Amino acid sequence: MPSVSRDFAESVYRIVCMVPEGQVTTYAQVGTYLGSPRLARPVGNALRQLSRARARDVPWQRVIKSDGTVAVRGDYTRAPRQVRMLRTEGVAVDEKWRVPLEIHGWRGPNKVPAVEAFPAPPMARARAGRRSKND
DNA sequence: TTGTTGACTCCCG
DNA sequence: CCGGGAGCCAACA
Repeated sequence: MPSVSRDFAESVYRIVCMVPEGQVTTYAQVGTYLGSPRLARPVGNALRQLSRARARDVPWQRVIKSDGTVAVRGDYTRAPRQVRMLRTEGVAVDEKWRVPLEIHGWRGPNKVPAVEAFPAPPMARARAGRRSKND
């Protein structure tokens, strides 16, 4: 049962809380703010650990995959709900659960004072999970 | 220490 | 555009 430390989870929630309504970010982007886009998996695990109570304060639905689609792996009940929630906040989600990041992608905590606490640039997605099979 | 697992991401065919 | 596979990370058994 994979999990992440409470500390890590809290830092994830802190960043996710900065994403404004009507916009979305990606697991890799959140990971980037925490140090590396390769933290995408742990970021997902942190959100998975969100307690029901805590979920009321953390806009978890605004975090989607780097390819612009809503994550569904392993949970076919959360995803549909996430899509509904996003649409409710004005995010365009098509029938294939794809969101146009060019339009709704979060540009980063640009107007948040604490922005200086996060070194990595917004869309600076350094390659993650790369490396070819026969490299 | 090794193996597993998961709200991930990339590369390739 | 669509799978299939292989890296990657952290936490646990």
